[in-house]
Amino acid sequence: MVLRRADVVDGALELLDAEGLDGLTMRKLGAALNVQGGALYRHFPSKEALLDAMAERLLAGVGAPLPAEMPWLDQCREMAERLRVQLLSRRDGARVVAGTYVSGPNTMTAGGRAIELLSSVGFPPEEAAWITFAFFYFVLGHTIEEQALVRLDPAHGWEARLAEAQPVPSPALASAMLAMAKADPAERFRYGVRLFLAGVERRLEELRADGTSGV
Amino acid sequence: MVLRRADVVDGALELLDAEGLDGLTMRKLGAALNVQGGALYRHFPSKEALLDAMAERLLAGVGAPLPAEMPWLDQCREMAERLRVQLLSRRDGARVVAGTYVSGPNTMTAGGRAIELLSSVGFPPEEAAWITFAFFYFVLGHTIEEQALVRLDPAHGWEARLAEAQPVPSPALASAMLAMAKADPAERFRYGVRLFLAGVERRLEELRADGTSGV
DNA sequence: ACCTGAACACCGTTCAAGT
DNA sequence: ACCTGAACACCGTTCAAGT
Repeated sequence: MVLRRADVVDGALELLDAEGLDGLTMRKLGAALNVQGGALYRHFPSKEALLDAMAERLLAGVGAPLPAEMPWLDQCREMAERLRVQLLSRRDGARVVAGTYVSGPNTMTAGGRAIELLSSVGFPPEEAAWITFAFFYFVLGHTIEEQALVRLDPAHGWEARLAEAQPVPSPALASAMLAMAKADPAERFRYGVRLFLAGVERRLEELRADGTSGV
Repeated sequence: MVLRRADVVDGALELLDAEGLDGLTMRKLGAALNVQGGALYRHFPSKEALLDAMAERLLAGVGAPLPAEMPWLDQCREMAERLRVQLLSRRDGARVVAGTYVSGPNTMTAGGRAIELLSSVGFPPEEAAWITFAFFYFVLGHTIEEQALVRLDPAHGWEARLAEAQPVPSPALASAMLAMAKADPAERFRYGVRLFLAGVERRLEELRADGTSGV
């Protein structure tokens, strides 16, 4: 029973769920696949390359075609939702993706889909790319924090840290941050997406106003 | 010449510049401070605690008072600028901060300042906190990528990865991503900030429209 | 109180040798 | 071609013992 590249990635994602990113080691992964740690270097030149492949796998489906009849802002929301779901699908998934860059087909397809979508409604391709990446940063940052908060001792989580804070925060600040810690992360995410897309919409109106006289 | 907590943080930030986050080890830091690696555990309970203190130090000044006569949107921009500058002030600074949570006075002051600013123009405190964090995620994601790109071989950087991409990206996508890689990161950052703040502004108008009849 | 020296339990990675 | 076994050069962390 030979070990294929894809089997290694499968096993690594399983182990990621079990141990977290910090506990994911080549030796443990080898053991999970009934192989010595060093044997994995027949399939990947380094642990980093394996993590890249894991990140690629995590982004599967994010760039899948969107319903053409859907309004473009909803299509943007849908892509954001998909990306978040995929990043959260594995423990520390967001951190895994954050450590890698461009490369694989899933990543390219997803990025391409977003740039294409924004271009189709009137953004110059370059600006579409800027928007796509800015948006990606928000989603990544949000999901990294989401996954970090899950691992904090729920009782001794954010409330305790706030209580220990120096200087003592104002009551208004304290209650704002507490409310934030208690809020549903999915709702907070959707709020951020809405905010960002409102800015995108406004920018498009601006572009169209400039364009009507110029073109 | 005793070693103080602050001296360890100073040395760690120096070493961070020299070695990067991955090269920052307790043994090397000890050597830089003319001490055994293990001795550092008299000052910090763990490497993680040291990294937290480094993150705290990096955020110094971000929450400093803003000119009262400055329009609030410019104050928001100014805080974003400050945060970016601080994160970029040390090699891998953004990644250091991304690995930590709340806690210290600089962090609290900065967060408090932003929430206070947004509250003062009419956002409910809780919503102000949501906006602050969403914005923080974008800045962090952007600066992490900025610092990662600096370290990529400039010649074999993004262009080469794009050329190797599977499936081959459309010419439009390829040129969009190439233009993006060549663009001034500071300009791209300001663009993202503007986009986000346009959304914030629109949301505030919405709130005020609701409020006039309700209150 | 602060540091040394040495150890413990790990890492990622390499490589001759096996099958 | 793929894997084993063992090694190399490291890690973070602990702790008796020194000063």
